[in-house]
Amino acid sequence: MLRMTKQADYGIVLMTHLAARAGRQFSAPELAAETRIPLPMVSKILKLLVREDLLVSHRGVKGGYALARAPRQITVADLISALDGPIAFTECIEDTPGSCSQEGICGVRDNWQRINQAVRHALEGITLADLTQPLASPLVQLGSGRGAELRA
Amino acid sequence: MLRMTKQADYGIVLMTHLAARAGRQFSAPELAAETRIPLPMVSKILKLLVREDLLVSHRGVKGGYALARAPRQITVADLISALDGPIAFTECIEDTPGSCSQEGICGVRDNWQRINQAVRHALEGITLADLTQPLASPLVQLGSGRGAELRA
DNA sequence: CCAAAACAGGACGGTATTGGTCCTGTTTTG
DNA sequence: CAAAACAGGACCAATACCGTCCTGTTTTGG
Repeated sequence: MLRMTKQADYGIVLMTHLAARAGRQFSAPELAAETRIPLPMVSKILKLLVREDLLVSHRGVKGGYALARAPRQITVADLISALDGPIAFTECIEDTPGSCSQEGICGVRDNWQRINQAVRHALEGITLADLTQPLASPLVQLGSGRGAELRA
Repeated sequence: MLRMTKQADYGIVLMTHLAARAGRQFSAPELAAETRIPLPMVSKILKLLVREDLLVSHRGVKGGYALARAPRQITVADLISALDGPIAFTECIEDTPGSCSQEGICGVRDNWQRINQAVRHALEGITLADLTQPLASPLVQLGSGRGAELRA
């Protein structure tokens, strides 16, 4: 179905929530309550985001999580790759050179990168700051970016 | 891992193959041999593409498949939605209004559409014609430039 | 100094989707 | 009328994902 996992989905909701109230620190239970996402999931996701340096955490009774950078410095691409792994639509990533049965003949392989880049680029163009803005801003064109230039 | 299914993957390979030799007609066994994709899969995929009007088929002994339109008129988005269903990263498609537990509070929902559109738009910008071209179109530079800027 | 609250880091199972095969038609060529 | 190829499903095995739980470790406050 070509959709991202629920982890990333939830992750974006949580981060957007944090971005909208930036500065403050939120505990996992707090966030779970406010977003209606099951606590264990919230916990799991936040831990991952800390490991990827997108959140900072404070332990202890009054502990919690806060954004590691300004909302404008965190892209949707960052979140998705942190939670779902590298953004690679195709399996055709040339790490393991024997993995592709096509090898010599394929001829599409270079173009695979084109697709991956297009998507990655689209997702890099959307920041948390964008997601906290109510609606319909001129930023949208920026986000889709590449296409504009294509058609222009 | 945020990747498309193998069906779509294979589908793009097959269609690119056809686009590169446009005009001619290919049988499923032929395509299977040339792309090294297992025949049953090839068959299954081509049938789906016919149903979505991206291919036309001829039955009978000398039957086969051919593109339904010019390569430039078929986008990667077309292929993916034909094989993997509608391009919707999030489950948050408002067909069924009760499906989202957030409903009132969410506040991200509008922005979901923003992400979906960005990706859809990126994929609509790539046609089969692009994929048959060897390499290095103006698209590529754009991709690298922007990511660097964001991380800096 | 100890108890409670919160983060850290895994392990674990049920479920749904996907990848892939196969089978039974129907159409066309020669 | 036989063979080759498309049409349209049903079907199973493997995988990945969703969600939970358990056992630490750190910090606050009485």
